[in-house]
Amino acid sequence: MHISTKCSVAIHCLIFIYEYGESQKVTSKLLSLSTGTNPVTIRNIISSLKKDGVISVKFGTGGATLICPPNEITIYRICKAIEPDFISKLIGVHPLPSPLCPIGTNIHNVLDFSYQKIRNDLCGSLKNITLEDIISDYHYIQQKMK
Amino acid sequence: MHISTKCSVAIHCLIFIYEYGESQKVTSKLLSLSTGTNPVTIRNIISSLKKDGVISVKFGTGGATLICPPNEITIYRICKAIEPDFISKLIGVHPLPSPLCPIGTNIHNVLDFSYQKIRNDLCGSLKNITLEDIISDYHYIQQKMK
DNA sequence: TAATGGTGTAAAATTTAAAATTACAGGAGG
DNA sequence: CCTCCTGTAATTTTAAATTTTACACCATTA
Repeated sequence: MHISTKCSVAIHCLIFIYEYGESQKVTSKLLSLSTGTNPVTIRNIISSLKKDGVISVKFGTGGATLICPPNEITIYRICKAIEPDFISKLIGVHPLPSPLCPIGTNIHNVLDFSYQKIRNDLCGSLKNITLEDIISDYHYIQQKMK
Repeated sequence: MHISTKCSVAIHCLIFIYEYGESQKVTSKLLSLSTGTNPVTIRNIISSLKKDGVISVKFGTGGATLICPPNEITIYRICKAIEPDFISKLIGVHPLPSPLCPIGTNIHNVLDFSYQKIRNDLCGSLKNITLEDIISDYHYIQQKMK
């Protein structure tokens, strides 16, 4: 498993909503076209972000808007919203070591020491980057393209 | 994708080889039983570690031994040996954003800024932990179990 | 007030990736 | 020369992720 491409789709959507959410109705169909991802997948992602208080979706008529300042939206938060236990899925351990072997018996506990460190580091790393940073990268690149 | 369970299998094997490689013939069958993983998968992992100079396997008759000090074997090195581009696979981006949308056009470049940071952090984190650390965790746990 | 365009989910089908299995050639040592 | 082991390739199986299909429900508007 990897940090699901759902995460990059979510970021894509959030940039889109940030840029266009005020001026036009950003629907799952529109986001689906922009990201190249199925509308249902988009709706699931949007739904998770909504539950997390990052965006709001107009009832009935549709359209998403940001309701949280971009500097409070970290990549960690996005991943967590979409897939609550992404971090434990990210670094997996073989499931069936032999209970008859002293190493097999203990390998899970042994690896937990190190893997927990790695997971913590990674969380820190993901918390260090916000949507604000990414939007600013986007504007920078857009500028350069002109 | 995630950090493959192959990595944890590899660590398991290396601990096993460290502990028993001198006193008995550690074959892929034995490792297969201890890890609960198919012998061919084990042989592939062992083969990668061999190419990386971490272990050596007796020709014809079989049996693996460590040929590298455990403090020089980082988790990063193990992952890299087993799957050379694991790091780029770990954090993926949706493959087909629309080229007709300014965000779709640039999303890959935009995310590269942030994702590269995350990848570098993760590599650092994985380089910080060596087989020596893990073996010492193993001995610690083994002691406690008595 | 019925038609339109949108959301939210569930369930099923498809696709893709990971792992296991099967198969076999080739070396070392008894 | 028989047995045990490695190294790899090819195939099959399994499991996970995505997409597709389906449909109930809400607002707006013609």
